[in-house]
Amino acid sequence: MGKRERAKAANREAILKAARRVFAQLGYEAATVRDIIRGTALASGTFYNYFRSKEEVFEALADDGARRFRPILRAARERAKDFEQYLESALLAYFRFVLEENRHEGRPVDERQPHLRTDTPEMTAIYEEVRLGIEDAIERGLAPRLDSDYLAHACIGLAQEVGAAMLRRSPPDPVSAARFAAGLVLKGLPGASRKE
Amino acid sequence: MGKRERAKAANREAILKAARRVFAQLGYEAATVRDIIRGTALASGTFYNYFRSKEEVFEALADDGARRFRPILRAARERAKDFEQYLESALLAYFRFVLEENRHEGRPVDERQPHLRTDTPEMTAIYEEVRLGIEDAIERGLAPRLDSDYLAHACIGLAQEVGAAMLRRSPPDPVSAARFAAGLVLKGLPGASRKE
DNA sequence: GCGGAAATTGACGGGCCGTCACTTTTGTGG
DNA sequence: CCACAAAAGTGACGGCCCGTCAATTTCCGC
Repeated sequence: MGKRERAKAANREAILKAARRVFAQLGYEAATVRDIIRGTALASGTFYNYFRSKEEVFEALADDGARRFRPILRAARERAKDFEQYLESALLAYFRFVLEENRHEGRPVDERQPHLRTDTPEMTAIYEEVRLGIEDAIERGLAPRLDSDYLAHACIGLAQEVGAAMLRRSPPDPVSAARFAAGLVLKGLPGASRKE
Repeated sequence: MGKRERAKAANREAILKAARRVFAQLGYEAATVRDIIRGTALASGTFYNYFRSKEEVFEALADDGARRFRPILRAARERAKDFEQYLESALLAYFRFVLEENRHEGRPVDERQPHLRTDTPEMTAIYEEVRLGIEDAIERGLAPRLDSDYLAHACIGLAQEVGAAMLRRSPPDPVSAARFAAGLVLKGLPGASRKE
């Protein structure tokens, strides 16, 4: 690989790395493009060779996260024998993922990001993956015939909020969060009850 | 009421009104304090007699929404005979509320707001109201003993996402959305199935 | 090496931010 | 009715960030 190409990849990576740090420290809203490039050895103009805006940097970071998470989700879908197992492992994987992604220091989680939008490309991909898992299950007769669009959104919203609630506990426990969420979706309130 | 006091209330209202329009037209991120005051007859400095920032204006708008919605929620709780009824009417009220709040023209809903944060005062109040409803039901033996914190967050996340999905349909149907959501929470997948 | 494409640089015009000295408006007591 | 102080409004200002771009440096192919 030529020097040119290597430098380009390194610069891009440097910007993303600095952005992660800056978002965590200042919060997404307060952060500026200047803050980010000051966290690198690059000049201000160079930033714009790589990204058009702070928003685009955030999207790249989110894309990155989604790109790492989607295969996990897909694997869960392919590995699962039934819908119950799929849901449980998918939710557990998600809660472990968010826990891992937030092991860093800095501002409260809620301020690091513009709250998760559902309409960015990478979120759409996750949504599609979830809906696919649901339709799969319906076709195979493992789940009742229902509105897979609503259900996918319901699962995502539920997972996001329960995940955030989990992060606020100490220690956060992905296993019990997943048990709760999966139980709720599968059997409703009775399924979400505390097993004591 | 003196002229002074009246003008103050009117100015504040003018700013909020302009902000609503500007957020809807330009999207929250793109909107600036200047855009907002340009939408009023006031001078730029005057803005800062009323709010410290764009964020604070948004919070005032959100507060406003929460203040109008919370009583509805509370009424649903007090009126309901059992938990099932409470959930259904609360969800239906919420979906009707978001539908009503988004009857205006402008940018896609997702861009009007920094995605709803769970940690602002007014959202905390809503959360508390929801959790209270749940604990109420548990105490009265209408719902099984479960993690009311997780359940409250789960319901809120679920409602938010299903609500957003509903808005994207034409025509949006709060009744079927509420039936879906309530069925899901109460009985899990079987409860969310399409009744055809 | 050498010539040109590609990438980097930082200064620049433009806009928004929040402040503040100044003006205008309002309420009050004589 | 007026004078006067307090309250509110005004818009110009210094400071910062934005995105651009002409000049410069770095790299690659010949």
